[in-house]
Amino acid sequence: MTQRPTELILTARVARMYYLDDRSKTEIADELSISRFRVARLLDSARRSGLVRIEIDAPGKVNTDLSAQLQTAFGLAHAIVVDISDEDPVVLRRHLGEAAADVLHEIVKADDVLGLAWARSLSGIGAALDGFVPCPVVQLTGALSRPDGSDVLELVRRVARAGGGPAHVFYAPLVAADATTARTLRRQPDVARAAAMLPSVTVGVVGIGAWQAGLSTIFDAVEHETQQRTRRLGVTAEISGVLIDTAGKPVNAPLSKRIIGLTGDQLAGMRTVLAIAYGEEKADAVRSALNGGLVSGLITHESLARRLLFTGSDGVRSTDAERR
Amino acid sequence: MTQRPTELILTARVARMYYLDDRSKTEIADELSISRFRVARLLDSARRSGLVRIEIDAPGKVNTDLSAQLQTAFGLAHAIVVDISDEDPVVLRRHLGEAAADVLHEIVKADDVLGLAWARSLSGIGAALDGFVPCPVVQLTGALSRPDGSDVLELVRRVARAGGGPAHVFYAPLVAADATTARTLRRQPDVARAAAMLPSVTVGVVGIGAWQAGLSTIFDAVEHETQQRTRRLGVTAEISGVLIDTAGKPVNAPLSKRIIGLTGDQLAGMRTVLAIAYGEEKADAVRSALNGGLVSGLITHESLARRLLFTGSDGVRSTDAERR
DNA sequence: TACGGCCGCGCTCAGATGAGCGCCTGAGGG
DNA sequence: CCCTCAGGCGCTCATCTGAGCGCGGCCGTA
Repeated sequence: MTQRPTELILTARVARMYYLDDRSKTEIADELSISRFRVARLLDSARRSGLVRIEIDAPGKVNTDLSAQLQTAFGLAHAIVVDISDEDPVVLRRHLGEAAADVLHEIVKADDVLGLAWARSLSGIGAALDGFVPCPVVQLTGALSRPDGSDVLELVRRVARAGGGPAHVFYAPLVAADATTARTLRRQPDVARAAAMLPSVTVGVVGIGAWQAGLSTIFDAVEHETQQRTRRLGVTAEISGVLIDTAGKPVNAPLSKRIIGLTGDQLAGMRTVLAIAYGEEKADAVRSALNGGLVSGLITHESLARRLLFTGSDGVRSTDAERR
Repeated sequence: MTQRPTELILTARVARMYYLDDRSKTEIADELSISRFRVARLLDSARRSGLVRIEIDAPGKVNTDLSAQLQTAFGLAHAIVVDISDEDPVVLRRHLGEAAADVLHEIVKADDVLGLAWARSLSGIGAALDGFVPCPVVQLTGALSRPDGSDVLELVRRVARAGGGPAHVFYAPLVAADATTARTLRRQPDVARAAAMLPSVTVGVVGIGAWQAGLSTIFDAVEHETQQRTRRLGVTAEISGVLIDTAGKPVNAPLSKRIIGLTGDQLAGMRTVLAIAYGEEKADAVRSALNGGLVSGLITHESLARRLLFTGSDGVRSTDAERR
């Protein structure tokens, strides 16, 4: 190539005409008085020699490559990997929330019924939802009092207000002291009304927790004894209160009866379930949830995405090579 | 686009499949269960939005863009613009020489007859000519003694030796004292033999000079009186001793009779005439030479190329915009 | 000198592609 | 409530493009 400057220049010229000016090979061939086959071969060599470099790069904060890989690997309808370091959880949650809002904006239509479960990352969702469609918004789980004061009721109301649709909220905790209390709570009119909406929810937004301390709102909310007993039943993760095993299948544990919120069946009935998950430590839990098929979309960050893609379920790092 | 992350990811995915994996649009459409028209539209938007960036860049020392533009603008068969600063003339000449060698390597076949005129830039040509074809090499012009000691005879011999073909050299100066002396010199057997070869030369390498002090070997070699008289005849440049006017047409000046070398007709008879030119000040001279049609290829450097392309013949800078 | 292999070239033809068109749907305004 | 308009979608058909093939020139070998 270095030894054939005239050919090099011709190749570059052809490449410019083809790639930058969008001319057809036939046209280029006619203009340069060479055969279209030669044009094709010159373009081939231009690609092979690196004369033509093609880069695909999203300018924004989404890692499109990892997103697409997640989508393929787990058969997801939606997968968003935000290109943000996980060092600052506040910033991370805000970006995850914005990404979720963008996805909702894109996929929720006026005839949908949107269900929201509690997830801290969703607290930032409101801002990005200007001009949202006026669809009903339903609270999927009971509330948990949090030090920062924001709660799922506020979230549901905020989203509903953004679109102008009705908000269906209820006042009940996520986990009741025992099954009897839970039953009583479920009979409250507001809780019953919201529960009646659940089967008609078409799009749900949920969080994923691992069955470990600090990685699950539910886990942290129950007594040590219950934590252990539930784990012995095979529970390794939970999807907004729906306890699941490593295969991602719902587990009917005694604890389930104490939880005020959606059931596995209701989750399965939704057209779209968007899960928001962050924290590398949750990798196995997230993998379980994805494999179980209850979740059709994932919104997460780079390091967790890489763990999901490049580490086997045994926790051993497999090929970390990027595609190709 | 920022508001449609799922679409963005799909677009990026499609772009990767199309541009990086070389899959057909139909194939991508089938795999992603979308129509091929959607694939086409996604690719369009990827191009328009800048998600896909295509760069064409020669890794070497040749500016392919300017080269191609020169080729188009002046209808040249060959145009090489070396991407070297013109600050150091020694480095510049070496690179021009190498580029010329590369071009010769590419275009000279065994049944060609190669003619070389004196040009300092050609002194570096020998090194790059390993494995040259064994074709005859003919000296086109008389010699000029130069302080650095290299001369056209040595050049011709070196190139001939590189290919293993015969060298046709002669001992005579480029400019004789008067027409009579020149006639006598031309009758020397070696000069006559070389001259007899001239009509069969198929590829010639020449230099271009401007009819000004310091910009032409011939100009500097003759008396002031002759310089002026020749200029008054319309001569503004010379192609290895062939005096031309601004239109690039040969001028029959008295001085022509004193020059031992090729004639305009002989130049016109060559299939390919490669001119080597450097120095921005020669821009007008080079433009004349190119417009005259005697030269079919140009080997030069960036700044001169830009002057040729982006400055009108009146010397006024016109649009300096790069293409597109 | 004759021969076989190699390489670059351009042909054929089936499959891929682009331009233009009409349909449908959804948003906005009377 | 209906009407209109814009935008997204996929169809058709003419054109473009890719894969494979055979030809002819070049080179090394016998």
